[in-house]
Amino acid sequence: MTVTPELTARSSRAADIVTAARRILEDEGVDALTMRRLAADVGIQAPSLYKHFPTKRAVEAALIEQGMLELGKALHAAVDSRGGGVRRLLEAYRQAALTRPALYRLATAGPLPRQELPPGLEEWAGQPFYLATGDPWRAQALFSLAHGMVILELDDRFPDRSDLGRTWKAGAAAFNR
Amino acid sequence: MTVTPELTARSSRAADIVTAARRILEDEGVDALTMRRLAADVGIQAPSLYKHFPTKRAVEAALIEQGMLELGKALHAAVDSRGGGVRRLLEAYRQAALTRPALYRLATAGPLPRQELPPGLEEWAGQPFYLATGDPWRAQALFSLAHGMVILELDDRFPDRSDLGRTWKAGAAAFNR
DNA sequence: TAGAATAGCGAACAGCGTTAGCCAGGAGGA
DNA sequence: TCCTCCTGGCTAACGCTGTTCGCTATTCTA
Repeated sequence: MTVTPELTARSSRAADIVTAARRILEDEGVDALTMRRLAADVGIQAPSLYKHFPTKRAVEAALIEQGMLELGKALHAAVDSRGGGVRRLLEAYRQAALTRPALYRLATAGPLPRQELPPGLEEWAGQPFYLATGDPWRAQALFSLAHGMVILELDDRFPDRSDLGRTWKAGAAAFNR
Repeated sequence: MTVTPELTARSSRAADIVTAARRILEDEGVDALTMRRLAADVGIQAPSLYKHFPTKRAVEAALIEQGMLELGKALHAAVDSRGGGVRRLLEAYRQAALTRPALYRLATAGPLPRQELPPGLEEWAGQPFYLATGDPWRAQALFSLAHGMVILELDDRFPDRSDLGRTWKAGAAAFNR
């Protein structure tokens, strides 16, 4: 049993930057998150951001860390509240992702900057899938299903947006032994 | 039973551009596909591309069309060659995606420019999932599983890259009634 | 043969991430 | 008290991106 990871400690200025970045990301989407815009929200000039973060990617890594931590907490809560429950786990996954779509996409789409993330965070966030299936390969497959459904929903790839609840139910049913 | 869609007809110059774009995309990845680079490969200047395509997105839409058509063909072939076969379908999906990773990602990640795509193409490409499951919701869930596994594999999100075959088997097993 | 459409071109614009060089203020030590 | 060094700002600028503008040469049509 791994212990809940903690957020990386940062100087107050750096913390301000991450907070502002998150607000921009969630309120206006990933395209709005530019270094100049971020700097303006903090009240400085863009080049000054580089006194606190080496690259834009490093700022994003801080956001990814937040996203994975929060998603992981939601999943652990769903599974801890009395074992198994594939259905429960999927519901928690979907809800956590859809309430912060831009953050979810940033944290799960594209390659991970693993070096800039706290070690163990990724594994800890994925653990609930193992707890719900009891098998590492079924766990990975279930995670794939969850991510696939969420990302396709976020990207509006399903023909009828109306009945996605039934799609999720069908997915959960497939993984109920 | 829908009929196989055909590629949108284009002027020879436009076809040259799409061909060059595809070569750049597959050989050097999505970041290498810039309008200046594309123009250079065709032997013209970047602004001249806009005599043939209104935006870069339109060039990408032409590539997406190719990607969906080829993926669809592979899936239909896997299902037609004697019914059902969730396992067969997933294997065909994985292989088609991994042999053209950049094209697959372009065609399936992010929102679709549906207006610039031939009507019916998307539905036709997804049909094999219905043929393999016999149920629209199970079909969508199975598609989600396939896409999730592929995109996570492409993005190197799984801890152990070694045994992904077992993950795919576990996924197929879950959907074998 | 005149006119229009086509498809090239170079110059330029705004926005992006990022680098370089400069400078004010504060902290620590002699 | 003075000197030095570090921190965190600043402006200017670079190279890149997609894209627009205005011009021109060729080709097709009436």
